[in-house]
Amino acid sequence: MVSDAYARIDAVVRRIPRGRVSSYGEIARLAGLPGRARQVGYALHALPEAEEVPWQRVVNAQGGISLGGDTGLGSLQRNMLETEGIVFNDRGRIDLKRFGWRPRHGSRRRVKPGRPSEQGRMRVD
DNA sequence: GCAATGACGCTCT
DNA sequence: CAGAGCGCCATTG
Repeated sequence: MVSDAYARIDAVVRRIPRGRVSSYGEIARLAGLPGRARQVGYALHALPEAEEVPWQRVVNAQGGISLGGDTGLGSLQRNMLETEGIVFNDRGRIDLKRFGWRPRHGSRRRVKPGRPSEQGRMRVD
């Protein structure tokens, strides 16, 4: 692997069960890279074809496919998702309320106690 | 090393 | 609900 971030992204994407989808931002967060959704896209783009990573289950936060049409990957992704049972709207978007993968609530967290960087951060609603 | 790019996300209009 | 604008930051030329 070229970088550790790719490995984490790869690991998270592999967790997505069949028939479910997740978003880049979600993947980034689960991978320990909050706010780096674009890097998730880059990572998947750089994935070798031989890898058995279900990259097709990763869509944007709106439940739509972001790929361009050049390589036809968009059509391929949609096709594969439909094969898995995913249903697209009339606008070509997935209802994340139904197919969005949500990790377990009590899932283990990657928060490390030795790093106060994330600690002093609170919302001031 | 700087500038442009991009499989994104959130907010405002 | 949809489109436009801005922020984000690793990768690439």
